[in-house]
Amino acid sequence: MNQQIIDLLRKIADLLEIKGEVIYKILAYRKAADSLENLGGDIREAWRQGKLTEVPGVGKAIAEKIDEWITTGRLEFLEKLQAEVPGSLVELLQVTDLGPKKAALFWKQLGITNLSELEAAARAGQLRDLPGMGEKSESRILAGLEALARRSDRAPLGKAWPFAQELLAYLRSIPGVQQVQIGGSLRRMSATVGDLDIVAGASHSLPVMQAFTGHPDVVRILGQGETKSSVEFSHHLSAQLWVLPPERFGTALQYATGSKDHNVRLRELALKKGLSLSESAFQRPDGSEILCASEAEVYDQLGLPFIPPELREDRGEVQAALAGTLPILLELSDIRAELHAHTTWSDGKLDIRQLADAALQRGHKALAITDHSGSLGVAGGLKIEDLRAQRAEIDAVQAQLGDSLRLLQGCEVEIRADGSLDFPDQVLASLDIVIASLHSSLRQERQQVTQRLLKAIENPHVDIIGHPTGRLIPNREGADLDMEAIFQAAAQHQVALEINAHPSRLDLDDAHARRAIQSGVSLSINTDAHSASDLDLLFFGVATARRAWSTTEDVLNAWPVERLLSWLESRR
DNA sequence: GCCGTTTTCGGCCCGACTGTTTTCAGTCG
Repeated sequence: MNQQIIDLLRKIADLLEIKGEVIYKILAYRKAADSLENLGGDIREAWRQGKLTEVPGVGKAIAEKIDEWITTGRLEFLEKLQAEVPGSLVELLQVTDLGPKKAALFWKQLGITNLSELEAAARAGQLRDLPGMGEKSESRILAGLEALARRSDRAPLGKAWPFAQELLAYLRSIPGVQQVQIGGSLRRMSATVGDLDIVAGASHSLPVMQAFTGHPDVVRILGQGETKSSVEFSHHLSAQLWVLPPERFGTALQYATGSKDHNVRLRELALKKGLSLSESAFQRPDGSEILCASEAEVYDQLGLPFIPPELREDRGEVQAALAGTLPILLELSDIRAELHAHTTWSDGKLDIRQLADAALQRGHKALAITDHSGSLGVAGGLKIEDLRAQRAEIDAVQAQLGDSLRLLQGCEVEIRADGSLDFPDQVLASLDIVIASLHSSLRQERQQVTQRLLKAIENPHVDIIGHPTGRLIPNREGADLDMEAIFQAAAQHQVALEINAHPSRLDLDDAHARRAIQSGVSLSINTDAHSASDLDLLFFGVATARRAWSTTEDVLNAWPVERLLSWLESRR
């Protein structure tokens, strides 16, 4: 439902833009869509309470349209608009170098309304003779169409991150490069990344640009200039590089990190101080410049404390910075326990001792062994009778480890299709910690799947709900859950919700995690490790929690271990 | 279409790159 409304507003914006409507009306629809997306809550719920106009960027007109659409399933405004501008024209905007003006041109001059008609016209050489077009523009559009056809959408964080590290090392090795930093959505640690934005500080840009566009994995140079170049790599990731003099590195990095909306906020703030802010400098009305070599100087100039990149989504961080109420964000080093990990007792690769050693190496003070319960056959789930033998092994390893690491016997118990749990209550009661998770029947109706999860939350033996929505990036959307109901129940029963740190899950996502915190729910950031190296994925989970404005207080396994253990004991 | 510590009307962020142009329009981030 949320996504449908957001898509609806974006479609209106696109069509208005092709129609040639004043840009600010278009921006208003996009801003409202962004704002609703960042809400993290249920739009229908806000609508039911008559609070739509309290959402920033949603005023009377857009609220009425949302109301009409929810109430009737239709929107007269959009229908009228589509009578003027074919709805399928928005497809064209996905093509690189093709914006609303050209889409309108192709439609009005050649009657093109969709991608296949566009491709036919481009191949027939019909585009080059249009005003403002030429042979190069035509072939760029063809290239854009081909790129679209093989596009793998946004790259998951887990794929973009390691490649970016390699690229940074490559750029650092270029003579004359004084600083290099990743920016963009990757620095903000968004779950998926469109392309890589990189900023380098160097006195002479040309050699850096040549090295960048000459990288061995580059298959296509999309643009090349003195301060900015962009390329496409063989594995379909694109990257752009800004090169500025080191004394301008701060403004450039701030700019390239975004988000766009965050940058707009900063520029508004700069204007109020009589300054104009760009990627190269602050500028006074008389034209003189204020240079910033570091990003901290940019924020300082605006009278703001440094805002961590993960917060820069225009979700209230600038207002909070002005008010001095930015949260002290959780750090990776704050996590003291791994509470979700698998061993050879189910589908893990390591035995209990090996996993314990791996956890110790990473500085953990506690480790929960949480193998799958029996009904998850594919994962070799434990039978009830296995639990006693597993407990004996855990006790033996604990004796070897002494006080260095506290082991907990737990399990990841399956929430069955009817909402009952895989193990009976007296078995769950014998365990130190219980995670309940959905793995199957994720396609159930909203009402049914929500009830399933609520039933698990209400079970007094359940401590944590694992990867609550079951989403898999990029292929599977999560279950259609009433998240607000989940948050309320979790808060009431003091059940923690997991941020599963695996980059293909990141579940809860950032927006949901923030709503959870606001609802008084505790989080648990877990890697769901099946091997030693999986334990290092914690980093991505912490980043997601930081995007949710999470402090150590919000996260169970960032508490001192004694507090965590007594919390668990108090629930047994 | 939205919004208010210069405003309830008149604003709404800034610059680089490219291609088609004889100074600029379109697109992108």
